[in-house]
Amino acid sequence: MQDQLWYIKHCRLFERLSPDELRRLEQRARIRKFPKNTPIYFPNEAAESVFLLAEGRVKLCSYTPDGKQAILAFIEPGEVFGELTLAGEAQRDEHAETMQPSTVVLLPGEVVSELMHHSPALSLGVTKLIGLRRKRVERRLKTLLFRSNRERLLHLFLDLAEQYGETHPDGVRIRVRLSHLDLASVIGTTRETMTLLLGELRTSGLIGVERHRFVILNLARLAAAVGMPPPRIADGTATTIDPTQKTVPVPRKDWSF
Amino acid sequence: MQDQLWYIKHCRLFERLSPDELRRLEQRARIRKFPKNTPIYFPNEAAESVFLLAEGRVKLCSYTPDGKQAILAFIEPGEVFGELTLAGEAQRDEHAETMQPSTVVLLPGEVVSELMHHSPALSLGVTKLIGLRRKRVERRLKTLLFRSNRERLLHLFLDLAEQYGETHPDGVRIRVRLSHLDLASVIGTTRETMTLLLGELRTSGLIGVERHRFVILNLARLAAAVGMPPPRIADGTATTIDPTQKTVPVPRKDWSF
DNA sequence: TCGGGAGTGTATGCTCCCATACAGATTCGC
DNA sequence: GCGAATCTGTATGGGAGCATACACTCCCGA
Repeated sequence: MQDQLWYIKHCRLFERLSPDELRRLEQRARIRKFPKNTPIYFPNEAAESVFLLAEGRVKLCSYTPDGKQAILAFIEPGEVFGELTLAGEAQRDEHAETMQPSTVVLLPGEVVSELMHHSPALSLGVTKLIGLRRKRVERRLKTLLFRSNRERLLHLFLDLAEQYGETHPDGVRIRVRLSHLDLASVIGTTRETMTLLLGELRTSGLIGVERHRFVILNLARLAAAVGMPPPRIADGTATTIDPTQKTVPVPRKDWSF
Repeated sequence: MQDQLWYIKHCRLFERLSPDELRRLEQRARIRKFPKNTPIYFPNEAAESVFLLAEGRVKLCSYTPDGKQAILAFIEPGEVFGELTLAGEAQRDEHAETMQPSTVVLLPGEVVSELMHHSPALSLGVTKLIGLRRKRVERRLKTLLFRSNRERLLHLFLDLAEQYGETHPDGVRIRVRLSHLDLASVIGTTRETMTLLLGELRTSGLIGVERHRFVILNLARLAAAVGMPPPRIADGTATTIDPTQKTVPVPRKDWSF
């Protein structure tokens, strides 16, 4: 695969690197393909690399002793994951698994760290990335404590709209395909309860449900129901980075780190 | 107060700065005292400064619409907070409040950012700090999803032992004073349920309870009960930074960032 | 194309935990 | 030192949500 340079060059995080630095990074990079539903790394594994998702979809998750899956985050093409390596993390403490057949670029942590040492811009970019995600987790923590499953789900839809929302004739459509079980695994409830809750929201006209697809029919009302301001919809439609057509992916709200 | 230089110099995060850089930082720093139970900053406030807690204790928290308090973190002397300013955070999104009469050093974000630009070591230190705390929040998220209040509390005690534990004739003592309401606000339950749970743990011989003080009588058994390895006890006893006696505070596990 | 697995819809008893209420104990502020 | 506020302990009804069970649909892969 010769395209790994292309993927790296078009990642916002590495944009400010000089051609020379890019080449150094590219030389040490490796590209790998993973089938659907396949682990990329495990907890307690040495955190040696940083990952850049080129194609497909990945989830970061962990498992409870009785086998339930807690989803920490979804990763889309153009996004970096496993970046805590750069903050001195020695071992992973979550699972990374593909949800679709995926292509991943592996960047050795030491190489990126070395580049950060000489590039304040890259260094700041990494700090911002880690900080942005921390903020996201903290916000999620707040929306879980003391809240009923119904409220949790409403908050989740707000987050999904902000991160993956696109405009749609009926309202705001969530760009990613998610099963009831997926949603349940994000807010920490059971699949059955999720089905029930989704039924309620549909009946009350807040959302439209097709198989694996959700449309928020009235974002303002949904936001008001949990006392939050409605989020902005960034509306990045094309997300797949496709080197054959050499289009720059539309930057999304989080800058496609 | 002329001692702010002393506080800054003895904070692990700024240790690697040159005398000249330290002086520049010190010149722009301001020191403030806050009484007990007093807000330091609010959500939506402009995130202009980074804070260094010199004395006292601070909690970071947010409130649900019905007035319940969710505690995100406790801050001890020698620790930095509000550091997301350095990752480009524009506005706070949590409350910071004193739990004890406290002394705080305010460092303008722009000054620290400027220093980071020229000091890779400081830059890395900030990234590690933000990353460490992110890891902590993510771990907490995992221990909240799908778990009963009892399990949440056991996990909480493990965390407390790791962060604030000190050896004690009967086991591991939690160094900080916490009310039942405080604990409830961390795991997202009610004060009454917390009282009940603590009673159960005491009866089953896992913990010893005095007013506001907790001793874990059998850390290994407690850890085993939730399927975790028992944490290491770092045992940093003296935590107050007292410029009058000019002692370096004992470094704790998290390096007293 | 056909079979199996994954996803969805629905019902039911039961358990955990919340809301509410109240009383005694302790500590803090004045 | 005294009153008030906070903290702790306990009881009770009711409700949210879990575990379990089962039928049906849709999709994917062989």
